[in-house]
Amino acid sequence: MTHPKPISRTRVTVKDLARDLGMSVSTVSRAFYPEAVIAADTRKAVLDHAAKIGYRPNPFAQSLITKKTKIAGMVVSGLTNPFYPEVMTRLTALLQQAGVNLMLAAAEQPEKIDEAVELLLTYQPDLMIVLATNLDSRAREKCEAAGAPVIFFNRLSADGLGYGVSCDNVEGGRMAADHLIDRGHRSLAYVSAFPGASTNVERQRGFCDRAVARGLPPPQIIDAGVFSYEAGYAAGLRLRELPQQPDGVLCANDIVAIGFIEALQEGLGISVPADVSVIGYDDIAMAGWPSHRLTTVAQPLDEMMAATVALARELAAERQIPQRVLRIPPGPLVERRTVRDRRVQT
Amino acid sequence: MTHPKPISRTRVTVKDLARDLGMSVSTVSRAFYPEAVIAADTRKAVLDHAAKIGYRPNPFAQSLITKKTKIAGMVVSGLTNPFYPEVMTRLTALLQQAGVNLMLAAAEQPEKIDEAVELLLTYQPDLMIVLATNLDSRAREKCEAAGAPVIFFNRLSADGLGYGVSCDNVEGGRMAADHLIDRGHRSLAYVSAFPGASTNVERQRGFCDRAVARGLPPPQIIDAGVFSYEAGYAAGLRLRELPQQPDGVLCANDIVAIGFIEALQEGLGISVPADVSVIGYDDIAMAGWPSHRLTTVAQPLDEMMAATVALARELAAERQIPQRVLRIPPGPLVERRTVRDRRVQT
DNA sequence: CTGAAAGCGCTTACAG
DNA sequence: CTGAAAGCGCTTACAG
Repeated sequence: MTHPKPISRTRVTVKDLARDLGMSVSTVSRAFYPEAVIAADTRKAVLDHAAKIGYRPNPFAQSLITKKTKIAGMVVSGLTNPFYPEVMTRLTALLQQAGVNLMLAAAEQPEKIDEAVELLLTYQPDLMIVLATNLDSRAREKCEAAGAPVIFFNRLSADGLGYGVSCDNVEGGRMAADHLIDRGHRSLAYVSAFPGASTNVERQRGFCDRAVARGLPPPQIIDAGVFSYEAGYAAGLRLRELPQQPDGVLCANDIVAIGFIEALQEGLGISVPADVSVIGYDDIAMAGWPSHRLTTVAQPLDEMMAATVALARELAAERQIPQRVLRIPPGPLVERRTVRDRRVQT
Repeated sequence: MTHPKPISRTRVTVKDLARDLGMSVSTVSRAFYPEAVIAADTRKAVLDHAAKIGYRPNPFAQSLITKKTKIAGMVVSGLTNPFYPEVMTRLTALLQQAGVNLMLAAAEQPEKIDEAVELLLTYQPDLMIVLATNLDSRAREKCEAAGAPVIFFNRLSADGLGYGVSCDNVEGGRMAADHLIDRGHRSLAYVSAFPGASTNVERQRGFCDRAVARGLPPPQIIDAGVFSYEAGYAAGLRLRELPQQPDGVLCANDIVAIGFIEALQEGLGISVPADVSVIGYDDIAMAGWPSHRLTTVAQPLDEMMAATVALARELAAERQIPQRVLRIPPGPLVERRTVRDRRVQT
């Protein structure tokens, strides 16, 4: 029945510092801003004492005045692709090192992401990072209206607006086509995932255009619908519906490829790579597991994350950004066991 | 060269509302607190107009006074277990629905998590939720000193302090032992993961104690070291080092079990379940995939998350919590294809 | 180079 | 039931 619990939330404030050091709070405050005019030894005294008594400026009070929060919003949904959890942790760690904290907006269904974003916006994030999902134009505009530019990571905005960091997926698609064609494949197919995802359409375009450019018939398309194991599996089960069985296929990403291959082997009794070669995209950890050993186009993750952090810092500092979308060349095509060399030996 | 960019961060404030409605800011403010004394129609007028002009109280200004932030810190690391990404998204979504936002503290190595937590603490979270990693006593105390009680999800605190929500892992271990013994297994083994993780030691204890209680020799232990596919795989490769080959094994969790099984089959040529039966723990999505079809003890995820949210709300409201650690009975043992019935047919 | 003052957007005693 | 005032912990013109 006795609710109130005495928690000692007695925070150390500028006043304490000022009192201890016999200075004004203005002076104390200035010590924490490198660009502020203040005597070097005064600053040192403040900083030293602050460290000693464990003082840290209250970011809420700060942002009430500066209008910057050092908060980045991270929008996620679904996460059926194991590619993202790693991105999340690493990006968070990197951004934290740069002094910006991440606040999450999550929803299981992409449709419900909007209200999560709305709630997050309340905290006036300096910017938003969108992962593994999309934000419709209205939501993006709301973010921007609230002073938070949005960065789309990996998957770009459907309407082409907002900032973006992405692998050159068209080139990645071409690499996959070349790899297959160079090894004697003559009948290609592409397993597409979410049609609204830039990653999907770009990979498809690079793959198909290159195939045609090199004299092959346009690759057949199998539509998996979304980026998930289950979707890849279901797509694999429908392989026989194709007018002609392909000998080489590129899947929209690794997790789709893994599901696709299993459906072929367990469901249809079609052997990979003996009967058909399969290439994935991302190079997630699982792709290297003995059970899969998937040949795949690697994503240049380190570069993509570094670019994102750099972009985030520019945006947070409200600098002008010359280029809205950063394209990183795809990582290497990692050869494992799911592609067979079909050239006739001479 | 022209840095300053005119962003219209013109937020709607209480003043705007007060002016529009011809009231004082005090009255306007009260409208947002259900327990405040204010005329019903006054409140309605405020709320209506607020909705119309899109006013939302500034949480920073609020928490400067109330000392509550509606922020929960979420501490993650590693994430080599696919169990956690789902927990993260769903927990975030649930908590957001309850009006609390999640701020992330992440580090790739568990050792580096401390400074991430420190930075997060700056934002005065109402509570902390620890996922997939541990917080040493010092870090936990720092959180509590900053007014943020910490909840350990799934894996409990090593020192037994802090709040916790967890499956009854001892019982889960027993269930696995019973399942194996009931089906004629006579030589058991346990593949352990991180020895500092409560999940690991509890599952091991339940499993081993039950085996002994039912008259079997104590299960042999294979130490995988951590909760990851790679660790499980490496452990599997060492099966032959055991004095006696077991016929039934429980792995610390699913991802370890999956790695373990693959090592047996691909590396050692030992068939699962023909030669040895394997049980996992968690029932992650992957456990149901055709390539694995892992028999496993399911975690009661829904209940665990609901309990966490309830606990978080109590804690955020600074109510007294009678029970520090909540134990949820384990989910059912899901039978798939990795356990064989070894009873002699009669 | 430093300090006194104003103010960010709120909430909460205190009067009335 | 409502309003004027004080204050949360800061930063930032403005004087000096």
